[in-house]
Amino acid sequence: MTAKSPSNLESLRSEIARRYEELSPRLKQLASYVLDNPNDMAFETLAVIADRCAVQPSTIVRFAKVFGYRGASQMQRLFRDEIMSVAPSPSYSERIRQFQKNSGSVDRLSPYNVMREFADSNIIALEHLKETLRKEDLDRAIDLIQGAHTVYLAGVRRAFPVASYLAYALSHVEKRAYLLDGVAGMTAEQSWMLSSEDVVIATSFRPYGDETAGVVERATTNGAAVIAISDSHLSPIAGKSEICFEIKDAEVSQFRSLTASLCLAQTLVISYAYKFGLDKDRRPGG
Amino acid sequence: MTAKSPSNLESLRSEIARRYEELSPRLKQLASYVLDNPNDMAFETLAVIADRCAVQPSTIVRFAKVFGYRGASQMQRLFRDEIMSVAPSPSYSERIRQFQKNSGSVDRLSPYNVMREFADSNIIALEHLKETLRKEDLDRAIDLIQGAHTVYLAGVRRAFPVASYLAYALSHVEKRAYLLDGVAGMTAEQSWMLSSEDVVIATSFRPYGDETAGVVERATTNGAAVIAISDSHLSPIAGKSEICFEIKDAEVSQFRSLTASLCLAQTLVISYAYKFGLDKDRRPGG
DNA sequence: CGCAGCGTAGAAAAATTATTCCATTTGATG
DNA sequence: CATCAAATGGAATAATTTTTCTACGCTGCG
Repeated sequence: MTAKSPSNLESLRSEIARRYEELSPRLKQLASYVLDNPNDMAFETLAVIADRCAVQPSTIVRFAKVFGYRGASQMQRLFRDEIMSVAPSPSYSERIRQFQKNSGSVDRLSPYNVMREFADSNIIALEHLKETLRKEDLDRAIDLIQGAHTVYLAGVRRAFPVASYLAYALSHVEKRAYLLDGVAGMTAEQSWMLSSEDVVIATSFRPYGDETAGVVERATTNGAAVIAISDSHLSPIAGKSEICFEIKDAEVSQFRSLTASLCLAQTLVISYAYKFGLDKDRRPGG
Repeated sequence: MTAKSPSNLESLRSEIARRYEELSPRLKQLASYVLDNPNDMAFETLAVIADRCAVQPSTIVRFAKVFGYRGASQMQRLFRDEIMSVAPSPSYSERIRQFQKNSGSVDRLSPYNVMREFADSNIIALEHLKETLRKEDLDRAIDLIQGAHTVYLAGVRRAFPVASYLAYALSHVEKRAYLLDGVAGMTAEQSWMLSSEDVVIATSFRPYGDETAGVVERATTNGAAVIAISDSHLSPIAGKSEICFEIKDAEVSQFRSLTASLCLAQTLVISYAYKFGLDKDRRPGG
């Protein structure tokens, strides 16, 4: 039983996180439930909470004591207070006033609102992807990947996360994947390896990078097939590719997202894994 | 004891209002308190409520019976349920499970359907992000970034795209950013540079990489602040961080997405740019 | 003025809920 | 493999909370 007990939910949460590793198994189990279900902690009785996370009621009391409280009840108070302060529903008039304050002089540029705008834009982009992505393109792409000896991934700057993600994910579904990362300025040397047995997945967005275009060039010369992920069928890499996925990613004040592109990347990898019967256990766990 | 009891807060409120005049003095007194202080009704014990409106506990029981309930406890449940449904409960896993159950067994594994499932899951994840991301955390994170001499980015495997994206984007809004990429096995050497003037943004998801944990360890030793992006407040990097963003990314058949994490990354970068007045033209065009 | 009927306060009883305690299990260590 | 400390489950107990019950007081009316 230690000293001071956290006196607000926020500090309790971080205290739980900080000391998580030193907790016993049952207390860990409870800890993660506590962090995930604050509502239950606020409203339910110990018996109910205990039942929901498969623990004895006494365990909850012990947990509370470990964090410096006299008992579970005292700890519960924190959760209730938190909800009290967050859910300001003292009365209708009060609530309305609160609401108007929030939506009134909204600072569109506040971080919170920026986040909301991004999230909304990304959602729209995903819906667009659902509508426009062509079944046949997907099928062909997956067959190409399947047939390849090695899949090479190309992409620089904003496209680099897409390429690196594909490299990571493909390896995890047991597809030979090689990221053309250009370390030590060896892009040319790396792409020299491309052969007609291989496939390149090249990702490139405006302003299109020369490096990626170069890789595609080399791929065509060497007879490797190219799958392009780009923002336009008119991009330099689109013309030379077997398949070109045109992805319209979200944009907030000239700042583009990668959501839709990554969603496509995931789809390619997982579909490949499904189609060619990868052992379930070997799939990437995250 | 009358007939049916109102089964939601709204109808109880109007029922109280409707019958207000015919109530006895004490019950009137209680009635107005009930309408004005729903929070108390939800959280406090009868003794406390009774005390606050100068009434006997038994009066509350009588009140409840007048409105058709078996006892005061039953009536209290209404108030709790109301708060539960209004307060954003982190029922993310619940929602995902619901969603996946809905997607029928009809050829679920065709690439096209995989794509749709990914897109939908990502949309849910983004909506969850909107609900749970805390304003204050964002603000604090952006201040930390602003105050830093250099921002270091750590993240391996699945988290690597997030780290590399942040490095790219921060550079484009003119923030000194350094990606701890571990090329040539120099992670330790790279993180040696960290000083108390710097900030580390560490991204790590289960199964947590040792490398990232090591960087965080070194950061704390050297006095650098840590901003964590992780899937749990209980992850090894969460405990040592100033701020921990808990991101629940989409998951389709054990395969996790990065959508929500990247959305957060974008938000951090763009909000930073807005807040500290970057020249519009210099923003990344995509 | 006295009696009936409702409303109320407060104490007592019942029910529920939280906490303690101890026997048993688990896991680590020599 | 024995031993010990820590952790755990679960029943026993304690505390709290809700509900019931009864006696009292007020009000209106004969």
